[in-house]
Amino acid sequence: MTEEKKSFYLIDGSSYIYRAFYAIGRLSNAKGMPTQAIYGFAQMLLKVIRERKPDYICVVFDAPGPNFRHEMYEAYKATRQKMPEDLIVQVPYIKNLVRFHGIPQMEMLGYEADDLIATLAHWGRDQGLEVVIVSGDKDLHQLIESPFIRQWDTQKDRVFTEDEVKEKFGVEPRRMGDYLALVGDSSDNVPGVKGVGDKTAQKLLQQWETLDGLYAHLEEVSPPSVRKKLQENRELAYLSRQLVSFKEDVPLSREIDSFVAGEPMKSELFKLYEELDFKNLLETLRQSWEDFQEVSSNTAGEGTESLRRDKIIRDEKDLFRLMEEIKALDCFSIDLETTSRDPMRAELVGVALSHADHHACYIPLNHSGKEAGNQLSEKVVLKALASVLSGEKPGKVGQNIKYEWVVFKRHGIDLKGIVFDTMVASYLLDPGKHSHSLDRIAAEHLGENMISYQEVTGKGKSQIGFAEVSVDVAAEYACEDAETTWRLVPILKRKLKEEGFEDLYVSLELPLIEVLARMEYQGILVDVQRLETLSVDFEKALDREAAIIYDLAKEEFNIQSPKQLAYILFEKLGLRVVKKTKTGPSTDVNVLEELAGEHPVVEHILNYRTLAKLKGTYADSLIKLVHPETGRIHTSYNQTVTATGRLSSSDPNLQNIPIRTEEGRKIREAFVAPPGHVLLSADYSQIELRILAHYSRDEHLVEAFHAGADIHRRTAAEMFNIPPHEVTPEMRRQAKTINFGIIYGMGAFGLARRLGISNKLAKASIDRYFDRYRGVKRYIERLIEETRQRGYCETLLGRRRSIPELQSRNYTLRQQGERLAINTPIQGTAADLIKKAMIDIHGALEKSGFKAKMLLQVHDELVFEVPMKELDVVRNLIREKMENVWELRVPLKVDMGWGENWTLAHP
DNA sequence: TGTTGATCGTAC
DNA sequence: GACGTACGATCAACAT
Repeated sequence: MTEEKKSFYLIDGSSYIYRAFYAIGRLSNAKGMPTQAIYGFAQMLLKVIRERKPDYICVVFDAPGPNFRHEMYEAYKATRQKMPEDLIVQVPYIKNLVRFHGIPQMEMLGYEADDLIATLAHWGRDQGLEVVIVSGDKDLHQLIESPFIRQWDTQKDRVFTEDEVKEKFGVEPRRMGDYLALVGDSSDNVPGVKGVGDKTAQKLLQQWETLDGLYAHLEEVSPPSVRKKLQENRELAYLSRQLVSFKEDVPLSREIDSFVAGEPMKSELFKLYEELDFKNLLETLRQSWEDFQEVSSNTAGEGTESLRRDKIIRDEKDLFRLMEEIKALDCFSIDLETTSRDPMRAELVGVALSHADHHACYIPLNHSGKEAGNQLSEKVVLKALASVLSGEKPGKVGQNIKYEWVVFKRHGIDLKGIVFDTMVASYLLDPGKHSHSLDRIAAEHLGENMISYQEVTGKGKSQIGFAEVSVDVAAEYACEDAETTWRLVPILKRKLKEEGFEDLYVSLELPLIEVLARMEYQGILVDVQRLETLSVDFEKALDREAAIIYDLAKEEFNIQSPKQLAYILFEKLGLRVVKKTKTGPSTDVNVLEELAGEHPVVEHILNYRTLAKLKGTYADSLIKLVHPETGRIHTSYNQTVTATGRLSSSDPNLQNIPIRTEEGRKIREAFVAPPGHVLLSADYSQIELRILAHYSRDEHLVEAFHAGADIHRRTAAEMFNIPPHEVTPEMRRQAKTINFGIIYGMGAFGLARRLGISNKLAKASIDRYFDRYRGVKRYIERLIEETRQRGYCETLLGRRRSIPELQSRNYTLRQQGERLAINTPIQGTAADLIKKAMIDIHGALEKSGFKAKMLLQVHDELVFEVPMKELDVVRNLIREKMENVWELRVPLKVDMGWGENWTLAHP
């Protein structure tokens, strides 16, 4: 039996960095950072690992700073130092990539990668290893030594042995140095002998063996032209010879075992790929974990205990024992399995609970089919659960536990004592993330891959309801959720604390969960008949408009298709193309309004668009979402979506119900109060500008708010240098646009377009504004600088959003970063304040036993349903809580209105 | 048949 | 390229 030689792979890291950078076209992540070198490097690295499974491996990099080659040759330095800016930023990521894969890496001051590779290759050969140099560079061919040392070019997927080199260059590897000394190497700025190419060099070396041999017989060289070149460039040839030779005196004090690859750091890799937006590598990573887990569970056998111990509760004895156990605890995690993602429609299928790492229980309730076996009745389980759920103690933790709150509420249980929500915690740690789903959080913070919902229920046509899932599979899935949530709590808690988010979390976001849950559960009453009438009216109007449009266009087409519409307008009717989108000419409202005078059809298309929007997005879809039992609409408030800290609303989105046009307000009229009640709307007046005044301490702004002035009128007066009473409506309108523009970081171009004025005039207006409001100017400048330095910006209550864009070398991106840095503290602080007001108001209403209920939040507005009898008192209570929610340098002002529907309630 | 990205429009 | 934050309807292209 012959012993297989162990392999030693030496990866020429520095050359791959360059090759990947130039080989792949521009690639960047969402933040605009260039990533192509990292990507190409990762592909190469994975190829080596997967295809060759090396026993020993090392990635070798050039050390920064000069080495002997620089001293020898000035020009060498010139090209070597010029690494492009876009590549420099990628290098640290590449080194991390290698490190996270558990692969040893080396660089040594005073040496280039080639020197280390030469040293290591010979060292490895002497240790009896089969050495493979992973590189495409031909100067490394010198090291090839069959059968001990080979070279693999992964990009061309070609392996070089002595024979291959000989065939390609006409010289054996050991004479490659002589060959390169003659030919030169433009990529490394090795000069060689000018005028001697590969053919001449091959011929010369075939004849005279080596460079020394050649020069020793220089007189005999023919033709004379070549001889002349060699004569003149003798020094350059020998210099080149030295430049391409390796310095093999690298001090090595490593044991062979230090070149064994370690375990990949899964969660670090996951985070890295995520930051870089390497979608397919993320997928591959997931896949490899799954494969690994399958292999290890298949081979684990009976002797090895599985990681998770799940228990399925099927009888009362176990159930009661579990409840007793839980009662004695400090806290536990809970996760419901149901028939719907909508908590207002969900029926219970099972309950998973966990209070110890890697342990969880599953209580099946309503699994269907006779294979489901014995299940406790929903009634019994709910009753037992109520004993631990409806008290403050023990504390409850969950992933999006608002969902559980609403489902339990519908089943008669008031969930109390919410002490942690992993989704909300993850959000505070990085509100810029696009998902705070449990599987993503687990991947980030635990480096674990979870069973997906789709793996359990299937997808597409063969998808089944959760109740149809077998109890065993359901238990495994649900227990994983519950116990993963449980294990995440201490980790996230520590991170919240480290980042100083404790207060924001405990005093704001956590108490807000129940407030939002109650708002969702309460819902808002809708006059469905009214919506249906509106829908029919809109439909009729749409038909009329469509008929006119088809007539004018002399053709029927899909008006809702931008592509078909563009064809009609710009090709058939020959209208001007005002603006272009990625895919063709734009047909948006600005374009159509500009074209309105040029063809009668345009006006009708605008009408059609408006009507289609009102009918489709509002009337019809709102009707579909009215709850069959409550007759109300129960929106979902999402607490973990926006980058600034605002809430968002969905299914339906009640934060974008029309208000600006009369037609649109008809939709709003369908939101009504029940008999004996009114809808009360309370909105913060100019909250964002007040926050700007607070932060900037701008003299004029602060004074204006203290004086209770009409802020836009005041701005107009400042801008036009006239007394406020002389401000015309047009002036006020312009000032208002500028005021909003400031908050959004608008530039001259945007303002010009918005106001329909020249770029120059817009620029002058903005300059004028900052001249009048010096404090604002100073504030914005300091804010941007601070944000750039810290990498994030902060709201009044300490919420943070990281803004890496400000550190970008890309101008557009940096500009974008400036706008985010300006807008986020303002928008985010407004969000902080109204959230706190919501908590305060809810507490006050509950404490005093009012029947009034908070129903909606629309960023700066709160909508309540108030019994007529309570109106006067509750009105004052709400105003008081909102206006005094926080002490700023300017007063907060609340406008209120009430009436039987939402339109009437608007002040 | 379902998924995804682009376009459009509504709100604050 | 040019104004921040969302959600959702529809279309068109593409994957299954």
